[in-house]
Amino acid sequence: VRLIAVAVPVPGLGPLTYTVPDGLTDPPVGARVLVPLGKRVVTGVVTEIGGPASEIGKDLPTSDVRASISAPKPLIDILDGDAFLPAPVVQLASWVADYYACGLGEAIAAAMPPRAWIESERHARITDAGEAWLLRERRARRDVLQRLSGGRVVSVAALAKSVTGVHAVLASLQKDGLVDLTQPLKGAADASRAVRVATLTAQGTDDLPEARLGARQQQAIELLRAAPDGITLADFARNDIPAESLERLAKLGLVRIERRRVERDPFGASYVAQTFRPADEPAGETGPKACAAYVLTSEQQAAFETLAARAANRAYHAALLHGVTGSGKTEIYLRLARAVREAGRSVLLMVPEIALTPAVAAIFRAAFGARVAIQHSGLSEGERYDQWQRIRRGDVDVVVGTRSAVFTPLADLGLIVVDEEHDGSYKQEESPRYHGRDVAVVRARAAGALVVLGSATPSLESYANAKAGRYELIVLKRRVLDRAMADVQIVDMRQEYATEGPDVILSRALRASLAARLERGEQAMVLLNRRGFATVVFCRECGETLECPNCSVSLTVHKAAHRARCHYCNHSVLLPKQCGKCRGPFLEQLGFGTERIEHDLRALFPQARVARVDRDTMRRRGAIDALLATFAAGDLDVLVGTQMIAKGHDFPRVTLVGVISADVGLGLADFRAAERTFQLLTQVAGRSGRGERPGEAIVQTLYPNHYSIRHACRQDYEAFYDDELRFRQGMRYPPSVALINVVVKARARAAAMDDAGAIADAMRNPGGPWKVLGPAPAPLGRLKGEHRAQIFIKGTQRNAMRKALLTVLDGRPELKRRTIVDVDPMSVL
DNA sequence: AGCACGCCGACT
DNA sequence: GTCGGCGTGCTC
Repeated sequence: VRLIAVAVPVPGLGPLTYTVPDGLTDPPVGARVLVPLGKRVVTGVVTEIGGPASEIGKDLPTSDVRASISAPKPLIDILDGDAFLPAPVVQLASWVADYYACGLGEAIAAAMPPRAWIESERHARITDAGEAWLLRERRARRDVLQRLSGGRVVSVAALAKSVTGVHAVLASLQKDGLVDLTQPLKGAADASRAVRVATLTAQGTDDLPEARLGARQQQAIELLRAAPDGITLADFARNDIPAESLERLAKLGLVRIERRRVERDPFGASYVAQTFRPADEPAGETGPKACAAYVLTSEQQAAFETLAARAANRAYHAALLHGVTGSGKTEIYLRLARAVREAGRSVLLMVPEIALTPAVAAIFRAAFGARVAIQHSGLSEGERYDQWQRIRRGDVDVVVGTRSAVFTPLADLGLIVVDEEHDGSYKQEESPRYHGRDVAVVRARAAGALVVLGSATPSLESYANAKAGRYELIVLKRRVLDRAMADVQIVDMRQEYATEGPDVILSRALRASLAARLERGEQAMVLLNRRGFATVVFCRECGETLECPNCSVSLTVHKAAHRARCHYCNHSVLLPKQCGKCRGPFLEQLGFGTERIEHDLRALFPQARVARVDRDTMRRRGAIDALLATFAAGDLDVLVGTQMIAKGHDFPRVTLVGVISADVGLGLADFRAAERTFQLLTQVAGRSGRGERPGEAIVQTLYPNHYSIRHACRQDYEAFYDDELRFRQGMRYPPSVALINVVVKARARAAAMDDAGAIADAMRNPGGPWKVLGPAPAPLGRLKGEHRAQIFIKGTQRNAMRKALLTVLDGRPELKRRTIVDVDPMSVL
């Protein structure tokens, strides 16, 4: 018997073994197969192939009892003759499943394009006997038969929503021959989009029986004469020529209508490319075309030459490119990409969030044209599917994408660039909880490629790796055109409160600077990393605060919506007029967010054109692009926003950046709080003064002496790294140790603590080369109605820690499904 | 995940 | 007495 290992879409489950039935040839690794799984038929991906002599069956049940009930089943069908996922991507996904302790199917799913999974859907239909017998039945059996009466085919899933326990009822009805159950597959193996295109036939070109044609039809012929490639019926419809006109012409033999496969082009409607200059390119140049003429600084040139030499070796090499904001990293990426492409290998450029950093994507698109594909979550399913297919076919040799693009099916990768490698969005906060940057390094190693991690504020992990010699460190100390860094002024808000009163939000210094900018017609950005109008609603009579019923946080006031909303589960209530507890009418709002800043700025500067960018105002797709384009064009004076405005774009007219509460986040019980604050402040200060005029930044804080704020204001990365590393070593946090965070969810607080405690105990006894901390209630002790407790496992041997943890969890299957395992967590909230 | 089994509280 | 809630187990 020939056996294969298959990854199936089941959380936490390893590969399953199936047999290949006689008459089918072995599918290759990476091919999709349809396999039976319990009562269902699902799509799986072949991860290993082997004959009876191979090791492949070693995970099969060994005990006689188990073997008798679950011998390998034969697969049902093979969907792809060739590998759907390239074998190296299957290997990479296997590594992810292992390292991040998730199911193989989850890791494989992360590498798959949308619409690639086909599953069976269970359908039920009443039989003639069922119709005849209906009235003699009672209760649930009658209810189900009644719903099926009339002969329509109904999906069991839909039925299950309105009838509980429908599965058992259907099974018994089927046994009695009253219903038929079928399992048709839903979805198609190929999710391409086809359009109908009309072209002229030879007859239509030459002899026209003009007299017999209507005006619309004649117009259609005219249009087609000018378009030898044809015109889609949708385009005709837009010009008021209905499809029927073309169909009639086709009947006359004048026009041919064919179905053509088309690509959904994510660049189609993008105006980003024309609007923005790349963040790292100097003002004065006008877009990607200028690249050829652009002369590298000596620093850039040296960095480029070093990296190009590494790429030419065609062997794994990792480099950390530490360049201050505005030092021209993008230009180096671009030239490296060009060199690697010319050497015949392909290039992957990873960016944190394309919606926020369109410039880098745009410059690559401009430089490499149709050989570039783009992959990110902002695309529609269809667009993503088509882009993925282009890459898989080899029509593309440069891919620009977000973290999931690390699994892109490019062949023969020669270069992976991870831009802004420190960015938290590279870490996926749901299973598989992988870090795109770290997976990129693993992929580069397997592919024999150069991987370049770029940042102005490298993560502690990457910088430590560079210092340890695992990555080559390349530094760009100077900005292009020798432009000065922004002048940063710290405002101590404790002093401001002492002289201006406790309600002050915008300091005197910031107000004065804003007024000066408005007078001079320059632009300003104001950053506060917190949404909403007020952070707390508080009763002055009884002290009660308005809290989320599902989560352990207070509700944030959103004034425009007249609601108070939870930022974790989105629960919201109308703003109350009186206290829910004592009925007192004296409700006070404390704290502030971006909505309040916008409100205050409008009041303070009524003539200024102010706009706000945060998740509340930018819900629509493309809204942020449009607003940032307006700002770039100079049609706004002040942009208020959360960290969404801190990244990517380059606005040369901005000469002032104000940071309202630089210490938001420092209060959080998260070991990365200082690092995140340093990164945000450095990035935002880098936003100011990117044009001809020098920039200024004003940073308001309650902790002017905190090292993350002090070093960010001086843009002194080295000093920050030293202080932060000392803190991490003292507290035994990454990168000085490996960390695994285990969160257990339960309905009751005590149950969560007990269950987490059981895991902690099992990890301590007999223990190993690691330390276990906890259990403790998670910082967000209650989230979406569930209580959460967590433990930390710290040590230097990540593999041993993970293996021991999985052994513990496998012994408690009922606990495992309520447990989140986060290896190398970004955030421990 | 999805499906089934099995065991306790509220209805005919 | 049955119905149906969800806690637990399993998927080659």
